[in-house]
Parts: sequence; structure tokens; C-alpha cells
Amino acid sequence: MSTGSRRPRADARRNYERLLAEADSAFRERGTEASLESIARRAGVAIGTLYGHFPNRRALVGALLRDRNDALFAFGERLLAHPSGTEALADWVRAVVEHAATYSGLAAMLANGLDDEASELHASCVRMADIGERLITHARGSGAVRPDVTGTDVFTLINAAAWVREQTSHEDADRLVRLTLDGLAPR
Amino acid sequence: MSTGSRRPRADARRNYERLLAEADSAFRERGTEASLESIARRAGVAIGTLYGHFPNRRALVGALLRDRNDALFAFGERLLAHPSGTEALADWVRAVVEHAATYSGLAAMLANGLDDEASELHASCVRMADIGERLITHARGSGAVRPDVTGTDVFTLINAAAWVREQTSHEDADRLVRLTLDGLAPR
DNA sequence: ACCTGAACACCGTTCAAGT
DNA sequence: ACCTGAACACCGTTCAAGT
Repeated sequence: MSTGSRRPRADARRNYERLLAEADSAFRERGTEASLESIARRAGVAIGTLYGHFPNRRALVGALLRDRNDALFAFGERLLAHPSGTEALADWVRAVVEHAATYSGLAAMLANGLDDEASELHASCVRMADIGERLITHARGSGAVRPDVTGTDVFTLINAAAWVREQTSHEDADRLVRLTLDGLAPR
Repeated sequence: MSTGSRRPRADARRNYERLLAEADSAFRERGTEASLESIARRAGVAIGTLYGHFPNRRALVGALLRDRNDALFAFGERLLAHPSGTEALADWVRAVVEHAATYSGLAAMLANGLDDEASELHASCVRMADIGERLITHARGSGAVRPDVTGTDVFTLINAAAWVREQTSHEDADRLVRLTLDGLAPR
């Protein structure tokens, strides 16, 4: 659609915003598999308009996450200065699980996004895994983490816990996180 | 449909078997969300016939799992006699993850089945959680497991690992299992 | 007792026609 | 430059009519 970076037409901008707003509430209520037709309908535009702005579902989710992701990554960077590597790691895991829990179905998109370069969420997934990796290195410095644990392990745990939270309960997810984080400590 | 337990009509029995066979291959290839219409089509029956035999998707999955579940539970019971509680628990977790991995989407059905008494998979989920509980108790006897770990924790880990396997890779799932099982040990 | 398939209500996605 | 909505291809589920 908007090929260059010229300023968009006023109605286009309004439709874009409305679609985002309706998508956000639909995804919160019904998960990331919510009907795109109903989103367009509730935004008061034709289905073709939705596709004009967002070529696919991931593009819509990606646009919605942009701001939230920035805040999350900033938090992750700040945690690198935390005196306790273990606590920093735990805080990070809990924050991302919380983040992934905003839309049911998001955990699956994130889990797939790390290896799928075509995904609109790929860059975010890479950043997430990268911060996890650096937090692991940080925690290893204080001898609180086994040498064989990777950033991918942390990314996996986060997605798995977010999925458990979607499926059953906050409590079950919390317990999985606790047990696994304990498993990261050296024997 | 077949109200009492009188012997079914020959054509009904054949349709039932054909539907199960096609459902099995569809679920293996496309996951538990595979189209029911295509299953009926490939089984050579009308869509109404499928609904006549199986009122919903879970009934179909439940019927397909019946035999496999019996074998799985028998294996679990045998593990209770294993000399090492830790190894028995690990073997159990890996066996159920393997089991849940036969159909993508099955992990979610199992995770939901434990608390949903209306689910056709509920009884199986309860048995799974129960065996996990007894294996935990068994392992606790040899002092290999923390006192606060529950059968639900094991059930959660299994489903989470099966989900990870569906989404990304066998390796990622294995690593999650390893780390978490290590987390079960006393500090 | 069981099977059929039309009927209804919903989707995702594309694209010619409009403004 | 963007929007519209019909068109196509697909679903899940029910139920009257058949055998």
C-alpha cells in the first residue's frame, strides 16, 4: 500500500488506527485467531481495506506489539545492571510471560517467529532471545547458572509458560517457571 | 447413535472404522484441527455420518487414543516398580511427551481435559496426572524430589514440552524437560 | 438403525471497479 | 492512493428425508 514514506491520506490513517484498535480488543478477547472479517466490520471498513493495510495476521499482531516491545526490551536492558543475575533472569522471564499472555495464541507465534525469517515477529523474537542470552551470561558471572544453558532455553521456557497460562492457569505457569529456573542452577 | 450395547449394523461398523482410519492419518498429517469434512470425504461417507458416530472432535480423538492410552498407562504402572524413582519419573515424562506428539494440537486438548469434566479426554487426563503423582511420591521416597512438587507439575511439564515439540523442535523440548526435571531435585 | 446431503451461518483472501 | 464488496473456495453443524 503506502509505498514510499510520504504522508498518508487522512482517511487511510484513520482506518489504520481504527483497525488496530479493534484488532487489539478482538485479540484480547478471542485470541490471535479472532476473525479478521469481524475486526474489519467493527472498525467500519471493508475487508479489503484491512488487507490493504495489513497483508496478513502477523502484520497486525506485529504492529500492535511495536510499542509494548520497545518497553519490554528497555526493561530487559536495565535488568543487565541488576546486582543479582538470578533475580534479573527471573524478572525477565516473568515480564515476557506477562507480555505474551496479552493475546492467547501469541506464544505460538513467538515460538515460531524465532526461526521464521519471513515472520513479522522475527526481529522481536531475535531480540528477546538475545536479551535472554545476555542475562544468562550475566547470571553465569555470579555462578548462579549452569554453563550449558542457552538463551534459547530461556526463550523456550518463556513461550512454554505463556502457553500453559493460556491453556490452564496462572498458577500452573508460575510453578513451571519456578521449577525450571531452579533447574538452571548448577548441581 | 448406538444407544444400547447391541451389536451394530455391519455398514455402521465399517463406516466407524473407516472414519477412525482417515481421522488418524489426517490428525497425524495436519493436526487435531484437521477438517472434519475432508475426513468424512476421504472415508467415503457423508458428513452427517461422521457426526452420527462422533458428536465432536474430542470424541474422535478420544476413540483414537483408547488403545494407545492403555499401553501408556500400563507402562506407567510398571515404572512404579523401577529401582530409581528419578529415572522412572524421567522415563514417564518422555513417554507421555512422545505420546502427545503423535497429533499436533493434542497437548492443548490434554492440558484442557484435566479440568474439563465434559471432555472425552478427561478420564485419561486424570489417570495421567494420577500416575505422575504416584511416581513423584515414589521418587520422593529415595529423596530425589522436593516435597512441594505435585502430580500437576509433572502433567504441566509434559504438556508444555509436547507443545514445544509441536511448535519448534524435538531438541528444544528435550532441553526443557531436562532442565525442569533437574529443578525437581531438592536444593 | 443408520445414512444422505442440502441448508445455514460463518471464514480467509483476492481483485475488478470505483472515488 | 485508497476503498469497496462481490466472488471464490473453503469450514462446522444440524436435521428432514430417505432406506
